[in-house]
Amino acid sequence: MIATLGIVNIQIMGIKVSMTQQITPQQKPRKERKENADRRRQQLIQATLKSIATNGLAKTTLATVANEAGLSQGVAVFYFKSKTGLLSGALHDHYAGYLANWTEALSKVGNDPLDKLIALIEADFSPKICNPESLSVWFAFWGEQKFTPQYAEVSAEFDIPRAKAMYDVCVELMPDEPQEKVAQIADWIDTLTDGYWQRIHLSPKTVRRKASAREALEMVARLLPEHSERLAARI
Amino acid sequence: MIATLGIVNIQIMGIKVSMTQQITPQQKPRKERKENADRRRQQLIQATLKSIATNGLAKTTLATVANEAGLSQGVAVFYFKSKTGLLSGALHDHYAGYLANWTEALSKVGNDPLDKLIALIEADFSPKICNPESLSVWFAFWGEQKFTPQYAEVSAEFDIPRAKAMYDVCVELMPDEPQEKVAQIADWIDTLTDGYWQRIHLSPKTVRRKASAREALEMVARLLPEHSERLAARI
DNA sequence: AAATTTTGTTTGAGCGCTCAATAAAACTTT
DNA sequence: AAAGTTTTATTGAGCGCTCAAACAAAATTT
Repeated sequence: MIATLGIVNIQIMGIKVSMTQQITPQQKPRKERKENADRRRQQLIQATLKSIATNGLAKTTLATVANEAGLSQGVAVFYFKSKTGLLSGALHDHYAGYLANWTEALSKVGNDPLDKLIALIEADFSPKICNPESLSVWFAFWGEQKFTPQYAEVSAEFDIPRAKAMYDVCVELMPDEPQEKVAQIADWIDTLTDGYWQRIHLSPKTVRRKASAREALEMVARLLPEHSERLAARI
Repeated sequence: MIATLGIVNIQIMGIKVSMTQQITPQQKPRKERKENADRRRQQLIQATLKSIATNGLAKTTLATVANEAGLSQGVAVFYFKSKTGLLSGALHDHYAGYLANWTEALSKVGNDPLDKLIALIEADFSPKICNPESLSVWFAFWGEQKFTPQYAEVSAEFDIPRAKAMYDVCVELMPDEPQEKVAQIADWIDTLTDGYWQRIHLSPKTVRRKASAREALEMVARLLPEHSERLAARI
């Protein structure tokens, strides 16, 4: 009796699709051992991020990743179908860490809008987020984002809620101001942060994390004269 | 009688140097084929920038460049020693265009410091500089900058004079302010511009050139209340 | 000015290599 | 033993780069 369940690779219009195919009526869905699989995936993603940070995206290969993880190349392809899948997974994970950082920072302060604003800003300059390795990863992906739509999708997924959080905090802080003015200020803050990230990435020796955070807060103090005293106390 | 003036190419420590050498007192201008060489180099660099803007840096190969230029791969290696040399040349050329743009903008306005400041800012948002193709090229290189020291050298070569120009203009604008305060404001302006570039690069649909230029100028108006009326008139 | 030599330019085939991906075999867990 | 996991070996495409030879222009000689 031939009762097997095989994995078949088929080429459809140039796109490789892998599907579980039933050879006999009998069903038995192929299941991976989830615990182990998740561990491996995480291990491979961490290795990928490390390789990007130390070798750059251009020189990151399945070999460098596998080597960093202490595994074989084959296992990388086994858990992520392709190199692109692995890289997208790594970018997603990197953004997830960013998201976790600012949401956690928000949750650690009370309901005071100014505290929230400061928390959001300082989260972006925290050592966990704003370090050369982490920034290298982001800029590596952003450099290729226009040519790899998958990266853009991941970016949008995480950037939108983050921008909304900043806007919401600014609304709380300036309840009587017109909506557009508030949006403008929120936008300036995030844009300035992006600029600082770029400068820290390109000139880590001259532009430093802590000084940048301070300068960003000083800028906010100028934008919000009503809160400048409280801000000055925090700077 | 041998009366010629020759152009001699000498290899000094791997760097090609061309110098005019006088063989006898008598002169006879010998143009050689330098004109052709420069034309070819320019042709190849333009093809490289185009390829980076349309294919990305990762998928830019000697083949894509040669194809774009309508030449053979061999000639690309002939004029630039290596692919890296070609890419560095392209980055240098790209920065040279940036330099030419802001210096020209400065030269077109009078001696009024505020006019100069506006000219500097608007130059960074001019269509010639601040368009998706151009930004793609920069971000492509910046993504790899930490792993290709040659790129960093080129960046520094052009970034330093640009930062100095902004600082000098700010000093003229605020002659009585302390130096560090002036430096801080100049820094904020350039950092904000970097941030806008990033946003335009990553979200060209939602973040637009002209609006960003306007917002940048509005921010400057807030930073320089003494000049806000004149700035408002320009916005 | 024609012929010849020298020098600079361009081509295209192809070498050596690296890479992602595949396949098969070996091993581990259930 | 079956299912799941991992390693090892192999494949084939594509890469940067080399090089010999063809070609073109300029310099020199005749």
